Amino acid sequence: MGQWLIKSEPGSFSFENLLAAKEQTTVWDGVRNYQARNFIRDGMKMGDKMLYYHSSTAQPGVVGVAEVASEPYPDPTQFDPRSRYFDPKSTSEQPRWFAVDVRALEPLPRPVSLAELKEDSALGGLKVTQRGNRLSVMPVSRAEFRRIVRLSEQEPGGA
DNA sequence: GCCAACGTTGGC
DNA sequence: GCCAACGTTGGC
Repeated sequence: MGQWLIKSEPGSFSFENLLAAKEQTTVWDGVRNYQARNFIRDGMKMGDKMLYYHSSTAQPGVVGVAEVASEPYPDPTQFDPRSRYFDPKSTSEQPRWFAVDVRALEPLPRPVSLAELKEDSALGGLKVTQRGNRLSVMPVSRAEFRRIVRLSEQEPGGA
């Protein structure tokens, strides 16, 4: 089973929005970066766990756990001329962009802030804290995933 | 709002 | 294929 971190701006679609969605599930569409596309198309499997990260907000950090709730499939918005994600170069025979369904599982006991992710020595390899990283979807290791959940079960900055 | 970092585009 | 221009991301 794989583990992932996905970013969302809470002003657009927060973890709370996902929890409130029908069956706590939404289509994770609109990814328009090739590297992130490859992670979705070639890496994601139903049941993979995801850390839900809030970006572009006053308190950036990981706020919840979700799971991949479908196999990857062509992102429908690429075929919709009215969508902001419309891609005229994409065809149903050769779709360029992929989506998965994402289901919220649980909020973390408390958010784990970006500052904490940066400070934690066990998380030095985490892509989200690396300079200039702008991927909205990235893999995390099993150990990293567990560590972040573990941090959320502890007091901030605590043992 | 600012700005650094990065991906994409398009002229050549 | 190079590279400058441009748009976007995202922390601060």
